[in-house]
Amino acid sequence: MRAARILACMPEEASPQPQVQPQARPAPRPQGLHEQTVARLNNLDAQVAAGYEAYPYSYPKTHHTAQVLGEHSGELTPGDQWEQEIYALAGRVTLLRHMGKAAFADLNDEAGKLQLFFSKADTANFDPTKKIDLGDIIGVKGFPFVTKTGQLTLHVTEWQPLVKSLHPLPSKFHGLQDEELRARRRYVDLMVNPERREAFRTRSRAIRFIRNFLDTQGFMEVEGPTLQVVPGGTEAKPFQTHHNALSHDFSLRISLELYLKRLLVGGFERVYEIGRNYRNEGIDRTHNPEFTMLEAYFAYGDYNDMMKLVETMLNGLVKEVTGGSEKLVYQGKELDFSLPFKRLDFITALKEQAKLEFDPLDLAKLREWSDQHHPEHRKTPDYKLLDKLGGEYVEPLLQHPTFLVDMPLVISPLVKVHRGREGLAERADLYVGGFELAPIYSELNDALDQRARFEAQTARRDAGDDEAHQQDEDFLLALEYGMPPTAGMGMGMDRLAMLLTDSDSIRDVLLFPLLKPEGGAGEHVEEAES
RNA sequence: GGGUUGUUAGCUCAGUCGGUAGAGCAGCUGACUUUUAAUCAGCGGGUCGUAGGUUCGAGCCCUACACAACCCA
Repeated sequence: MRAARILACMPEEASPQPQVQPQARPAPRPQGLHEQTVARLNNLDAQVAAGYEAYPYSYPKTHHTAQVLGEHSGELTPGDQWEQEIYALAGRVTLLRHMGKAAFADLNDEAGKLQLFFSKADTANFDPTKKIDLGDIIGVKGFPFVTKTGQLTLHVTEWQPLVKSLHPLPSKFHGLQDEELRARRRYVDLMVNPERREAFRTRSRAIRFIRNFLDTQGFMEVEGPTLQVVPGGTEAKPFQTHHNALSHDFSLRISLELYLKRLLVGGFERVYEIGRNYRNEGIDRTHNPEFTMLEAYFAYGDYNDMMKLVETMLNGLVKEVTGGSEKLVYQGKELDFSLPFKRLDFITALKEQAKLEFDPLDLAKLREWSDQHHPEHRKTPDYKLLDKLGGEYVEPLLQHPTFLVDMPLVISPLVKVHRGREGLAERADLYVGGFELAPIYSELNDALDQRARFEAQTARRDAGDDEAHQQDEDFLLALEYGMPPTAGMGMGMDRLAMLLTDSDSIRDVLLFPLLKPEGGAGEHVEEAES
């Protein structure tokens, strides 16, 4: 799809330019510039002296590099040339080899890379090409030919600088290695690392697929509020902020759930939101304080129905991203997304894996056993113990997509009690590659039960657990009007992107992960000038 | 929160026993009309993360701090 994009709408000639332009010459230079920046500004001055505009307003680009390559993808015979095929390309110069009266360059654009050939004999304004710096963006016009080593190359007949890059590119051989700089100056990372660009393209494609899929299933995309009085829907510490005109404190949302459920009360039967959540917690390989969630709810279904929807969606997504395969390689392991996904009973799995000789739901016995075998969990409250032990004994085994079905009620305060098994909730967590990707629920719609559960949470909160749910009276009022039986799910889009791009860190799938600011304001100024 | 490692030129990295700063790429000057990380000759470029301390002398040793990467909770 990338190669097929043709900029046919662009005019062949640039629109008429006024005679005198304020941008024709570069702005005055500040003091104290770095040697390499000065050299580049000097080169820019030389290009302006040769008659070029310093910062032109547009360029009539007709193609991408990949399209030129695509047109001549067959056998290439050295010496072939197609003088009637004129292409106008634009992009960043990443390599430049001058040889007296000729020069070769690599031109990078969004879709790929193409070699350029300049010649004193038939390239207009050849001499100013010596003032091109690596990293500059230029526009070129020319025809394709094949070099004597068999490489398709654009023979440039006309060219012009489009913008001067004032900083040198990272090492052309090693690229940008420093993990911090790659995240902090993502634009440089993207510039020199095409694989990185590809990963973000995959992420975008995945989210678009999900939108299309849900739309065809009759869902409506909605947007809930990110500023909330009572941040709810999960257990997490919120970010606090303040609205001046209302003179009231608000929190940034930690989940999408409670507002989507209000919409089901209101009569929308199938809704979803793909949106940013904010949790005031630590940063590690799988956590960033702001991250993107998908939550989807549909009326008149339960968690079994939602499992079917989710596995169908992910199966289609994997086929879309891999180009037809149901298998995905993640961190060296091949994961099988063929239907149906495996269902594994949580309590049975925990009992087997931990070799328990009693019902794990007997919390007194579990506590006794845990204190004996896992003294490190002595401080873990009873209601979190099942979850902890599950995380240790069961979750790492779940590499292929697996629904861990019927989870403990105590960790699921917004979920219906299991219709047949005491102590459990109708909750199924989808695990892929050893980590939780998507919890799925039969949503609690008994308003009185919900109130009781909130009150239990409040008790925990009063006991010092500041991650426990806060009671949301407005949400309870909505439930009291009646929410239909509802199936719900949430899915971390960042973790999904990690799976699809074989990334081992969330930072690799976030364009701009949260980082500590570098130094103070003074250092920033110095930074910008260096 | 804890541990380990790191921070030296624009980038990637060396730096011996504590003796006063190095390479490749990038930059500048020159040569070169089919190169592929072009090549060749010459030249410039450093607050060694920050602040203290030890020492005749610190990139190196000590302390604190900042930032980061990895691991653990």
